[in-house]
Amino acid sequence: MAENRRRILEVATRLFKDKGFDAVSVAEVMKAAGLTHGGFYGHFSSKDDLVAQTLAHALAADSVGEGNFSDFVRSYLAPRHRDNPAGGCPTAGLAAAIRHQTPAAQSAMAEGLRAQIARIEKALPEQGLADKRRAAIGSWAAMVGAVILARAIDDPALSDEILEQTRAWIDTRVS
Amino acid sequence: MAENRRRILEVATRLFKDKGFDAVSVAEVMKAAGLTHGGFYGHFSSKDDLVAQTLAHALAADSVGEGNFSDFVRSYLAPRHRDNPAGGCPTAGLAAAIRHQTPAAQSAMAEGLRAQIARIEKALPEQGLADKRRAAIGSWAAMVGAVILARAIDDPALSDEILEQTRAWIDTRVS
DNA sequence: TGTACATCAGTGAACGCGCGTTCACTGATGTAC
DNA sequence: TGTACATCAGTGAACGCGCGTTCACTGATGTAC
Repeated sequence: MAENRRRILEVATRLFKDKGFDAVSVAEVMKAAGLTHGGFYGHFSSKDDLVAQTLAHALAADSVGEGNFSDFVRSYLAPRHRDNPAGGCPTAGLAAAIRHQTPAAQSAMAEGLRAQIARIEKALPEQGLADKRRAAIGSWAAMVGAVILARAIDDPALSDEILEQTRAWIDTRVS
Repeated sequence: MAENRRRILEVATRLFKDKGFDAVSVAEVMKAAGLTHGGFYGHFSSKDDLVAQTLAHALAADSVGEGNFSDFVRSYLAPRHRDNPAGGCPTAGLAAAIRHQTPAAQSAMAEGLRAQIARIEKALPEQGLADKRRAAIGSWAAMVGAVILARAIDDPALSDEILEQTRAWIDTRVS
């Protein structure tokens, strides 16, 4: 049963990131996990509960950002990441929708955001930054915003430019 | 009839920004405009059509960003703006959801984004910036990202800090 | 000026559909003897 | 080793509900004579 629960959270993470909370039904998640929809309530008390637990699971598993900071920014602001929401960053894919979810989901997001800021602070180069926390928060906001904007438009040239200019803007100020 | 159509777009803009495209029904929009739901299809061909036209309307009306750039950043990254999605920036409120909408909506977003980047380029201070377009795109991504993150969490102190640190990060590099 | 009629924006009941959720049931598993 | 039974994760039909959309109708407006 624990194994099935883990698989439900895994497929829910991908589906929610890909299509959004509202567009994914409980039955769709269960089918993707190889089960039928009726058994869902043996694992979770409601769809809202699944959303909150999936968020906590996805943000905890997201160890992205450790290692060289410039490399992290480059891979984050890459067309490959923009074009793969299902496998990409849960913050970029889900953050804007959390405002409409339960307090439990918002709390999971706050915890995930704290952890991500701390990770970036650690990854920032040692010297040349008066305020690491400021640089961590500013960079992360720009990265998340750029991916969201790049995904929202149907003009590939402008979308590429958003990613590349944001990457350069962050990079020249932080490394 | 043109007057009613304008009012429908007006109330739809506020409702969509406040609650999201999916959570607002056609009947709710029409009721807020003082009409009944049946008449909706005399004005729009579908809810998708309303979404696309509302986006174009909202982004065109959004002349935010003209004037002093630092003042614009300060008011954009203010708690008052974060706490008022219904009356606030349509990009911060809707951009992330546009990925799941029709090509017409994505096209309206691309057009709105182009206009916003151009506005910011104009508003940036004359001297001291090697690449105005890069600063405009980087700043805008950070502003949109910061408001989205600040709205997604239930920790007021961290939310305030996201706004303020992002403001300072942009400000010290652009003015 | 007054009457008959065409127009058409708006009304509201009704539709089919998919959703979240419930619940009586199944059938594999493991324990008791 | 073999049989009876308890457990309980998972099944699938069914529910009530709200949604987007349709459509026959209404009633105010303005034109024709």
